[in-house]
Amino acid sequence: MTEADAGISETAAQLAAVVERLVEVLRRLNSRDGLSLTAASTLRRLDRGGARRLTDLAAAEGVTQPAMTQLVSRLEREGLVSRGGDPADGRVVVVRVTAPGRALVRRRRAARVRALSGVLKELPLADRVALAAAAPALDRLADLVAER
Amino acid sequence: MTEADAGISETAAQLAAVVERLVEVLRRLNSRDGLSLTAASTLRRLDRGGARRLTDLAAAEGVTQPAMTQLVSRLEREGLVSRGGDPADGRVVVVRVTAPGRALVRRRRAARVRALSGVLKELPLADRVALAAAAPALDRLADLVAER
DNA sequence: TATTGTTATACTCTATAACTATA
DNA sequence: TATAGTTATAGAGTATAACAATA
Repeated sequence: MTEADAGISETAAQLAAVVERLVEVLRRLNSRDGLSLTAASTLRRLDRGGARRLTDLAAAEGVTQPAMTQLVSRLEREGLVSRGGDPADGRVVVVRVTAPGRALVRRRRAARVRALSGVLKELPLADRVALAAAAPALDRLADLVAER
Repeated sequence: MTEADAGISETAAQLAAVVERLVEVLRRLNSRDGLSLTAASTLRRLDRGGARRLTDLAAAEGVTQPAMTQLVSRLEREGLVSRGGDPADGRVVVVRVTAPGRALVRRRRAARVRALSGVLKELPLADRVALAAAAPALDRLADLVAER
């Protein structure tokens, strides 16, 4: 085993433990704010990418078509998205985020950044520097995991 | 606004976006392996800390007592934990992880480390260095968030 | 009376299978 | 026949309220 391999295994073990903790923490923060992970992700996707067909949404979020039908129904009932038809194809349902939906996405994002800012302030400067330096690497890590 | 404050806000925004992506990725990896976040966390806790009373488990995992009763029943049905009594207090239920439960915890941990190692290998060295350097900071970040 | 745990009930979220409507 | 979406049904996972048993 080379030096580089040893470094990778150690880093992997450290990161796995850290990710485990972060997920546990996030599970609890998330459970109390009324929007499931998939619901929040779907709203963000519609906000970022515009209107989408229900089938496309289901595929993009990695859930089945019936699950997306139900999720869209719940979001519609809460006024966060709207259903529309496609004039060119009578079978299609086009989903759009509403103004209140967009507002919710923005509110949640701002709240997350605010909460994270508050926590970062309590960390030593060296930690904040390390985190800032690692953010792009974490993003590329997410790219690679998402590819699989 | 000082330089340091600006750095915190930027880092917070970057990290919030990264965390959002990581959670989305983890949601999908998790949904296909048959054990909920709470179930996995409960097994790990029992593996790490030994037998616990049902009420303690519920508090530690941040769920209600009835929810933990159900979770323990499901885990018991699958042979991953066992229920026992406390001779000193007839009301108490003591939960223990079984040998198959421990084996599952180890298998899942090894699989996570293996998967993460595979991904890290594809990242440039500079990214791996940045991630290794940030791991302790992420752990302290988790400490602070967990406190709240 | 207080604590420990379970049962009853309801809602979200997910899946698969069966169905309807359109192409 | 194939595709888009819904409905039917079932199970995990969560909560609150009501209950039983023990301290």
